[in-house]
Amino acid sequence: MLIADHAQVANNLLSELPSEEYQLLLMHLEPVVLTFGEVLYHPGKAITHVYFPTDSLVSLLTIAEGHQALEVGLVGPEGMLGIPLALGVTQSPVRAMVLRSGTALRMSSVNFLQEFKQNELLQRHIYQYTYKLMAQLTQTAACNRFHQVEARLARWLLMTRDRVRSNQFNLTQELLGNMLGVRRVGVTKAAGALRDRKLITYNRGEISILNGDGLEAAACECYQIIKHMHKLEPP
Amino acid sequence: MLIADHAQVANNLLSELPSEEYQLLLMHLEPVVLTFGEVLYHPGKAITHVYFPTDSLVSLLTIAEGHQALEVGLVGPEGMLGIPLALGVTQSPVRAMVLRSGTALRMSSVNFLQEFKQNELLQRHIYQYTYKLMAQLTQTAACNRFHQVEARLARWLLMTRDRVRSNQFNLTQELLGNMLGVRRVGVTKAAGALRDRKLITYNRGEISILNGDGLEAAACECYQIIKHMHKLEPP
DNA sequence: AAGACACAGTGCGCTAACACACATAACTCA
DNA sequence: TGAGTTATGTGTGTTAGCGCACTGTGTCTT
Repeated sequence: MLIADHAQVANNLLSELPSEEYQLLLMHLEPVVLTFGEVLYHPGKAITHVYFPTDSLVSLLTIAEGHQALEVGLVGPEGMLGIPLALGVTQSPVRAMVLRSGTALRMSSVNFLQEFKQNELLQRHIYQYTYKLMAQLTQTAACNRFHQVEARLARWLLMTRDRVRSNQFNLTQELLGNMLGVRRVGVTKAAGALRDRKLITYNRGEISILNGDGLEAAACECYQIIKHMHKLEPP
Repeated sequence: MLIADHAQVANNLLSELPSEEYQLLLMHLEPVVLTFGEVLYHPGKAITHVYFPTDSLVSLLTIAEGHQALEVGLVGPEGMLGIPLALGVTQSPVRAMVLRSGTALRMSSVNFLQEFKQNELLQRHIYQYTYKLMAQLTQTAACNRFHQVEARLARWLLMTRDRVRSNQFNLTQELLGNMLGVRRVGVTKAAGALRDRKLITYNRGEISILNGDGLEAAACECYQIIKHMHKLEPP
């Protein structure tokens, strides 16, 4: 029964822990609902809580001088928010914004630091996730530099699908432009091309993937690379 | 006398340690000369040693599918190479290439892991540097996406100057193109513009900064942002 | 039913950077 | 001294994405 509960956690970082360890953590974990558009962290500001998404999706964004945003990372049930705490820093370098409403487990920074210090297994998992996040950052950097909007959009849709575990989700082209670091019109054009090829369909912010394989073919190889990385063998 | 020695280490991560701790580490640290062009890490391959540059400079590069490279980080005496080990991963996600010949202190991965596990202060420093490196990654990502070649080139030259602590260094435009993720010709044009404005001068791979202030004005604000970050207060 | 609003589509001129190709210029070494 | 190599400069045409401005078209509100 404990195990059943445990399986329902649906956050990988937590569900990989042995049941007893998880039970201990649970005392400080609080289930919360994250709603679309909510900003969990502001760049340069203190991190008050860490979050373990269970079925929500959060975007990590840098904001360039103007007010053009660019996504550098995407965090769903495979990860967590608040990595800087594990590195001994209390402020966030990025904006963290909720892209898809859903649930998460959260813990205050104070409690997290205390648990983290004592729980070696948790440390192992989180540090390894930190590595993956860094690798994702570098891959995204190259992708944003070299690949065309259409391929990046395809990659992004696939990554989102994998994390929300659904072929359908809500997002306006305006928002997508912020993720990809292009104008809304650029998204309109790229999305139109994908739609013409019957790979996706969309309507007023509701996007559906019609042909996942086709979309993979349209995406840059960054998609596969990031996907593989998340299957990294523990050392 | 120990303190004098200690000050000469000239790698910040090490020199910030108390003398006794440093002496302990020194037993496993081996001074090496890194020569220009040397590749310390290959993407996906095992990390055999960690390096603490003292007066050398190393570039972290991702390689996109074609064979276009892109720099995501720059490591000099303010940092170290081999961060993945601190995160429990033994392979490097990037290529690490020596940009400026010089000295470094190195340690085998095995020894490093052993020392690292026991030395809490070292952990603190290294994790904090990891944070800075992540922040640098995200900043670079946005910079590479939004800013023009000329501004990026100026930023790059300034960052290099700060790390090699000299206004003069060697690098061909071909190499610079790899750092910035543009063609060699793009560098020629941007560098020509900076030269016309008497901010720099160069000749067959030998670059000199003539007017640092002017160059700062020509650079994007990313330069200041990354510079500030490295003065981050310990938590 | 009428307006207000949010989302998506289109058109036009512009520019940074690209691809490709060729031209110097300097340095190296036989 | 001359041939090969490395580093840099130039030139032409192309293109992806930009800025800006305007047009549908559903949806929500009152």
